Amino acid sequence: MQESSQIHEKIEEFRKRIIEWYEAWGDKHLPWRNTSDGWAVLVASFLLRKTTATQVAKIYTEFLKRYPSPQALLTASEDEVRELIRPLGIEHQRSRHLLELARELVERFSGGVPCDKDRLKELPGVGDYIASEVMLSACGHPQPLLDRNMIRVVERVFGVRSAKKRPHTDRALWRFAEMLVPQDPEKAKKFNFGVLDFARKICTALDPKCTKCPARDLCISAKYFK
DNA sequence: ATCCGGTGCA
DNA sequence: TGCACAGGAT
Repeated sequence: MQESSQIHEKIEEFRKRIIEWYEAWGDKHLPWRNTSDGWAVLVASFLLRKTTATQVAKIYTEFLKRYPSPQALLTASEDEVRELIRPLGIEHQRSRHLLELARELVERFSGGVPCDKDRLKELPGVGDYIASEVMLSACGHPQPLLDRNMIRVVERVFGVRSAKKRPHTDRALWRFAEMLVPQDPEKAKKFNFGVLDFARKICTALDPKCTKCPARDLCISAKYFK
């Protein structure tokens, strides 16, 4: 009972620290964070896969300008799409997936994007993470963005280590992450985006900047770093 | 379990 | 020069 209330206190405090940090230091201006358009969110997710946000920011606006809808993308050739996203890498696979996605959206949803996690996951190139991002950003439905960043933060701060080789497929880790996300949709976004930025700038994979960490006193692993 | 991949940073 | 990057498909 006492342990349970302590963990909830810690979670509440962690949320507060992350959201405050995000307000002060986060990249709130990133274009895909200021839209609730499902297509725009999906495009961002596909481009961001295994790719840094800074790189994606360079071509994202141009991509949406050329292809503002799934229908618009279908009028393009795969070569044309591949050329645009080449600087991001994985361009062959990604251009193919983007076109397949657009085709499915047009055929099955008249070019719209469903606010249903299971249906989203049936779309080509959409797994747990991207489905969650659409639900969070386009549908106002709080979900964790459990990517490599959040996994790293959760493992370090709360000491929950996944036994799985690929933690992003770990159901237990997803459930823990779901517990962290605030129920209020706006706070949920700030928290998730905050964790991503915090992970990228402070809680880095190599050489984390613990001296600048807003949650150092809450972190189980801080003592292992300098 | 493996692959995709160019870019940016230490 | 090596490593990590808003994962998912095969």
